[in-house]
Amino acid sequence: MSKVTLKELAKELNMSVSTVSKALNDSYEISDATKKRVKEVALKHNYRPNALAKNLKLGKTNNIGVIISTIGSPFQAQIIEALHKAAVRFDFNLIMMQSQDSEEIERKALNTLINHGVEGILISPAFENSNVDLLAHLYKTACPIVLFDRINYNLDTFKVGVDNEKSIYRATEELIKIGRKKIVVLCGKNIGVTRNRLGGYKKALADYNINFNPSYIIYCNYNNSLEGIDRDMEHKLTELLNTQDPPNAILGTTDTLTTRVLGVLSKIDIRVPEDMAVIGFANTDIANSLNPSLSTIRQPTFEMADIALEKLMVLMNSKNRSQIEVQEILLDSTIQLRKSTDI
Amino acid sequence: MSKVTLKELAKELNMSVSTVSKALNDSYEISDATKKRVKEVALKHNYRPNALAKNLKLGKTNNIGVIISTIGSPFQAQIIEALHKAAVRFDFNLIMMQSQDSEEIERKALNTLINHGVEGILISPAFENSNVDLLAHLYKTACPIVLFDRINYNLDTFKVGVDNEKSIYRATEELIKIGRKKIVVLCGKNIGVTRNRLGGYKKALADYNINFNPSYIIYCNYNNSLEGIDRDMEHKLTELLNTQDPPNAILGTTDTLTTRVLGVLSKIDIRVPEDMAVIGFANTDIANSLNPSLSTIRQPTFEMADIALEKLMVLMNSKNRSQIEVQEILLDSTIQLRKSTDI
DNA sequence: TTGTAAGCGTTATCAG
DNA sequence: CTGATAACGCTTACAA
Repeated sequence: MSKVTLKELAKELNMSVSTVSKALNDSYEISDATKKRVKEVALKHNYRPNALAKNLKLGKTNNIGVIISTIGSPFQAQIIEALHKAAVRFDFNLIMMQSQDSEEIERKALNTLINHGVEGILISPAFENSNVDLLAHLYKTACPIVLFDRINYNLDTFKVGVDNEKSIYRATEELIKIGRKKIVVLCGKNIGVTRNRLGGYKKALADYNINFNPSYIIYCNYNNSLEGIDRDMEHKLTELLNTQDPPNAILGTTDTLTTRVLGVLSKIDIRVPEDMAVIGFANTDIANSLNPSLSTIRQPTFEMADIALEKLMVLMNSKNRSQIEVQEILLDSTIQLRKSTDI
Repeated sequence: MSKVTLKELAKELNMSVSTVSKALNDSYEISDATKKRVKEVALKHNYRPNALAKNLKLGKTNNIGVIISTIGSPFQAQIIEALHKAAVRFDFNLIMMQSQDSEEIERKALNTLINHGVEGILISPAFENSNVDLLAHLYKTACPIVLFDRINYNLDTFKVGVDNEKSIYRATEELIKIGRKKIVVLCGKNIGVTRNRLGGYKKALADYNINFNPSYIIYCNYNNSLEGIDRDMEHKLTELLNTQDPPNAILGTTDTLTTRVLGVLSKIDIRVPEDMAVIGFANTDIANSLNPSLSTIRQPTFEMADIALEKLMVLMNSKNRSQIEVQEILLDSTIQLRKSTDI
């Protein structure tokens, strides 16, 4: 906390607090001479206005809250980086919370944010409709909320995400075109976007007259450590490979699953792409250096963050939130084909 | 911002503001019956105390600031994740700033944090002694500061980092042991830790009676895009490979450089590890899936974050900061040998 | 051009 | 056990 206050400056200057305040804020009411004197003394004492008092007075905190599942994943870290840059541009601070995919932790995070007076919340929910009642209530009573990334959520506000159905459709199509029709899909459990992503997959299969095989959908347990996910994938993939209809392609629906599966396949001696083509959602910059280089569906993180924040600003700046027509904004992802699908 | 205030609750309850306040805070002075009534009404109106007013009154914000260069790199994202978890444990909020390795942006970030009343700052400086005067001044006048990761910095406070000299010594030793003595070191420009890391490298060479070749130290321009770094590395490596004394090993001193160089080498048709062994600092979980799998020096991000925050708390909780004996805490990294050094 | 005073929403002191 | 009042540091009518 800063030490020297307006009052103390005023005493030293033999002026009133209000004069000092106005001088520092360059009020038109104050003479240049006074302003100069005041500013010199303020500088000398390294005066810093107490943001708390100022915000209390003005009724605003300049804080916005972000809730995301984990910061430490490349995809989410990119979003946070972009959100932060955007927030700074708008002169807002970012208070960051991670839900760790838990509704309980998410609830606490929301309460913390509200208690600390954030003026808006950006959230990528723990899972589909997690804390939906609370969020709806906060939206009405506390502050505007914008959903990003995980937008399969029953709240009537701006949602900014990726057109998952389309993305996965195109990835599936890509696999089909290179002759791989037995396509396993790796899904995270409880992840709201899964449904859309699966939709695109099924649609592509249907359009190309390929039967949908439900056993090709693998739900990976996401609450464990990375090693746990690896073991889970290994177990389930091995099982599938021993059936009469072993798959010849894998589609990953999350960053983690997509990158981890390469290691798993290598461990169980499945060659990529010869035995198994692999493509998946991933935003890591080193897909290029993966073994083999990984074909990826890349989500536009920066664009997503920018738009999400911009829409939040729209809501925050409007007096009549209910009058604003909210939209669901779906961004296009880009597919980058590399060695893992090159047969 | 929340709407209903103590005053309004008091009016509805026909009590005084202070009674309501005390009741909500479970003061011993208030009867259970009153507490019950008050709490019911508060709940009904979804009363949330205004953190601003409370903090202003109590003179504390419960915010701590973190400054880091970029959030979007795996290593730094891991630190932020860990710091955040630790902060939540201590019931503090994290306000996050990124300096983007710029002294100017860092300065602004510091001012923003101070203006918003953070009670402590954790910083991994933009570069060696960036804003050192400002930081020293803030430490005296505003709030405690703890340095982490980039701790080669002239400020007398707690510093929590990795024993870089030792780490790089061991990595260099590893390369020497597999017969690779012409070792290029990839350094980031302006990165404070570089000096220590180079120290370990030179010491290992000396201990094994190998001549130090200054041209093997490559400084990569870090301000550019990833592609810029790639081009820079490609250019400088190609040059070196065409000399009479082409290198046969590479040591990366940062996450980015280490992972990117694999792509660069593949582009200029240098085989790893046959032509060039590679090892480097990297905390990404997918080193295992890299092409080839990458031998890495892993820094203990979680431990570092925990200790940094703990030390900050020590400073924050003490009335006599000058009396506390500060330490420089050096954590050990772990070396994980994989294919890129397996010859 | 400058000063006085009220008030933002709390908590704390002290009196009843 | 409850209430009136001051105070935190700042901004802003309004008064001088």
